[in-house]
Amino acid sequence: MCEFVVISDCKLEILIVMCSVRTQQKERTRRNIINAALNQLSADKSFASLSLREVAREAQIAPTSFYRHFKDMEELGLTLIDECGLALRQLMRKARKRFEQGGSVIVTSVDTFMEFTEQNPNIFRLLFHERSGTTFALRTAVAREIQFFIVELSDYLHERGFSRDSSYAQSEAMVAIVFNAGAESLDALSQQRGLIAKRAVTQLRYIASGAKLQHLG
Amino acid sequence: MCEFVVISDCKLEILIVMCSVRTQQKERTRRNIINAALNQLSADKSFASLSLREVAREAQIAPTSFYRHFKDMEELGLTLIDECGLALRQLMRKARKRFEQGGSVIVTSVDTFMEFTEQNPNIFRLLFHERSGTTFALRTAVAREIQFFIVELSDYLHERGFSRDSSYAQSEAMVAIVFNAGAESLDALSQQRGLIAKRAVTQLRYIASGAKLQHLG
DNA sequence: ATATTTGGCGTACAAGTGTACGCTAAAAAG
DNA sequence: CTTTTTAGCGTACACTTGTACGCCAAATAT
Repeated sequence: MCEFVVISDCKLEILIVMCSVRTQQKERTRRNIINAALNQLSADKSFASLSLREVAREAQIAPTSFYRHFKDMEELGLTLIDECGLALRQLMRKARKRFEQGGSVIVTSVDTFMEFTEQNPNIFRLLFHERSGTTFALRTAVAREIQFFIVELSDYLHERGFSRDSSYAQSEAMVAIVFNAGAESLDALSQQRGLIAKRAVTQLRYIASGAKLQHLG
Repeated sequence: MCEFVVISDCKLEILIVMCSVRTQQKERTRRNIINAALNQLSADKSFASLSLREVAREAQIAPTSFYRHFKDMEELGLTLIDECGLALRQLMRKARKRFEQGGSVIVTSVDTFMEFTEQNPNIFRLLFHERSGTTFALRTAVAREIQFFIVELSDYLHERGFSRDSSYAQSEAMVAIVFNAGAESLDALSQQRGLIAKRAVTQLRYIASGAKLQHLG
């Protein structure tokens, strides 16, 4: 067992632990499991319909070895949601950079988001589906990820003079609409996607100008 | 086998068919199956996680008898969605009557909808969850039910001077927000439900006044 | 050098699944 | 009355699932 001998050696110790053959290998098959799970998600296969054995099979380990990494499928699910949430947040940071160098905030954000759902449909599906899933822990985890968006946007609006309540109401509505558009585009033909995005922009503009009218005169 | 002897006897014939002992009994167990399925839906059990055998057990029939009524679980699912959609549409007709005799359209609609989700959480869950489910046919069926709402509301707005595009964008956004609020309230404490409804009203007002500002001057 | 920890495997089991097949009794048709 | 139709049942089968248990070999600790 590894243990920390001296506090000042902390970083070194961690480094050693990370590089140890065992930990490295363990991390690798952990990733295999995660990737196997993500890989099996599709329009016809939700996380709830994955089985431990299927995942293990694709990860090239024995079913029972799964337990060396996750307590059960729920724990794997939480991990997946964390990862997907992170990916989504990174994306929105990218959007922020994009529109800070000019262009419409709304258009840029919608486009960025729609690009994401188009390129990572299964990740988006996971979040969207488990939001109304049958496992409380997963629902909560997804809600938390979405909350990140709402709060971030809400802060942005608050800085621009809206009250906290109004900022939150606007943000929540906007996020709901963007997610709705994303979901809609999943089953849509690629020709219709542009239309969906355009409509989402219109809808966000309604909210923005409606809120402005009511709260900033 | 029943058959129609003369065209003019059509209605009578149908009446006879409906009252025949067999058809009556068949209809009864069909309802048992449907009710059994609805009964098993809960926060922890989605339609996708129901099994044919479980449903049959609760409906008090042998597993194989299920096939006398539905080709498979998917067909049962479609039936459930039809029923739930119908219930929801009836509800909104009630809302219409309510606000035609005075009161805010938005507040009345939101309140009616939130009442519904509170009193029939499982019906709402079914629609909401299968909207992003793994069965294309079910997703489509739910989308169609939601479309009813959007189109109805859209017509209402079109009559009031908005262009077709603007009406549709507004309606879609409003429905998305109301559904979002409904979903949010499912896991919320009953104390928070009022707040959620109030926020939804605010959000709908933003859309309404934003659209008005941009399209009606 | 010796002892311990641990990631991974194979076996085994009980429980559940969908559904094919053939039978029966009662209702409907002739 | 006789024949046909059919809702429902019981049996049976081939799968799949989660997971308990014990073993092994290699990495790590002592």
